[in-house]
Amino acid sequence: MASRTPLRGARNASEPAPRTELSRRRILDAAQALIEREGDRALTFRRLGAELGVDPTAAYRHFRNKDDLLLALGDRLLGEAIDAAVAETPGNSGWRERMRLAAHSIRNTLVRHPNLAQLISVRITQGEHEALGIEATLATLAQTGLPTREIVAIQRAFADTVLAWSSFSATFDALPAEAKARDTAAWVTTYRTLPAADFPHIHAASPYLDEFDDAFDIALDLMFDGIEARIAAHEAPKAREASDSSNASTPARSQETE
Amino acid sequence: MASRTPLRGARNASEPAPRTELSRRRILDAAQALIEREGDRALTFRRLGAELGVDPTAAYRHFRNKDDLLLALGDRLLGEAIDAAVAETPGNSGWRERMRLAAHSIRNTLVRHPNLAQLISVRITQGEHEALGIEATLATLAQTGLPTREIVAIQRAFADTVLAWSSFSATFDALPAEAKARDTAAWVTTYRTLPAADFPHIHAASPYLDEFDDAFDIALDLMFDGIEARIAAHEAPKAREASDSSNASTPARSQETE
DNA sequence: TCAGGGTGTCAACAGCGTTGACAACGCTGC
DNA sequence: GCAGCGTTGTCAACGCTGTTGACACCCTGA
Repeated sequence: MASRTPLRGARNASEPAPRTELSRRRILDAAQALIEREGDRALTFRRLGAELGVDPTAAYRHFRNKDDLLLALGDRLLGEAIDAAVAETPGNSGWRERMRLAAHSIRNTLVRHPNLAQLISVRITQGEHEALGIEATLATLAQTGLPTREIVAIQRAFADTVLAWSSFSATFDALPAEAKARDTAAWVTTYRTLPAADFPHIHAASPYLDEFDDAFDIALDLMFDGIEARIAAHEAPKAREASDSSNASTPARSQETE
Repeated sequence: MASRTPLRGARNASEPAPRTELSRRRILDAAQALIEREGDRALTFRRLGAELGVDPTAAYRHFRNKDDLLLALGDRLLGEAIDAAVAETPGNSGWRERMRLAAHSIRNTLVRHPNLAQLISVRITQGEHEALGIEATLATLAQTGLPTREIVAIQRAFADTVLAWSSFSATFDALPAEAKARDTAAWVTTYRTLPAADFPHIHAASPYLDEFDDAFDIALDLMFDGIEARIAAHEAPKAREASDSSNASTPARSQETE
């Protein structure tokens, strides 16, 4: 509707002839607006062309194919997520709180763009934003005093877990409302009524089954507790050589020094 | 090709008239075979019809639409994954090893069916297989001696984390080989060459960056360490009331008794 | 025997990603 | 100034997709 339809030789002399109407930037803006407004399913070349007032195939001059376009979109979104995480995290908090906030910030951003989330989460963009995010995480983890190699391992596990969970949450959140409600209610309806004889543990657990509607925080807390256990195990030999005799339940793993 | 093309009234009297050629069962078998053989992209109604020697739209008599068919396929696959996990886990091992094996078993099954994985992982099937899996996990966790409510929380976090990671791994594994290789190499090429002045922590970490190609085990170990820390914290008050004075680094959370 | 419901067939629709030929335009070297 | 060239937008078309409605067949139950 906003296009100057035929325009053949009928150029209006007052306009300075906008030769390059399109650009990767403009196309990405339009694509993002389209997704934001009508959902990820609406992102087609034909819809994109209409949004830009341009022929649907014009975008092929700037992106090799749809995957190329999606990847560029993902790059931009991942940058936004990491920037938000870095910006929202207060500088004076401990590593645990900082990482918790960063994890939630990234997940929130990805949940806002469900279909893109799974495409992005799995790719390594090699962009500047990503490097900044890794640098910030490593810096935060350096507070723990753990050896560098172990910190790198933890960073990888943490980052991938957050991305996996973000994509997971985004997919669930994008389910049709009906399916989502049915799945959530299943904990109450289905599992609470299973025969106690065949499922004794589920039966014993039934009073608590529907208490935990978002396990993300629990999973994060478990990982953080694991990190703290490693810190304790790492600091213990420094404080005193051998104090306790019971070593059966020390949570330290045996693979970190080789 | 395999269809008895026109057949009008020309029925062969020796055949007992296979009235009901199709069934949900047969269609699902064919769909699974198709995916197994040619990948998830090949699952279209037209291909499915050819596979069954039947008109493409015949499947619509048994499934409302493609999503309905995919969901049924997912239900079956999730059952397969949980069954495999239960079967592969030796009965005489401790909770940590049992849960590690179960996690890997489920992930392996889902990685074998990448496109279905993300559809399945997020849905609660409410089927028998799922209940058996939950029951088995709760039974395993009961070994830890933790209070039931905490065990339920851990089960939820563990199950969802495994599903999220499985879908994550499946999506990555399904990437075109070229993209996968490029992403994996990024740790060496991109991050190792970042300026040390701007990225001091990445620079310090660079010797270890490419050592961890699969962070799933690290993430699992972190969670398991967290569980062990909670076990230790739960057992400590029983053994001795107050022995140590340094309580600054105890990994116990404060939310489990209320 | 005959109505009815379930099942497979067929033609068609709208929409998708993608391609190739073509036309308009700006830039560069003479 | 202008010819040539590369870039960009246009247009028509291809082959594919999921899905629908009318139709024909056949088994079952009354």
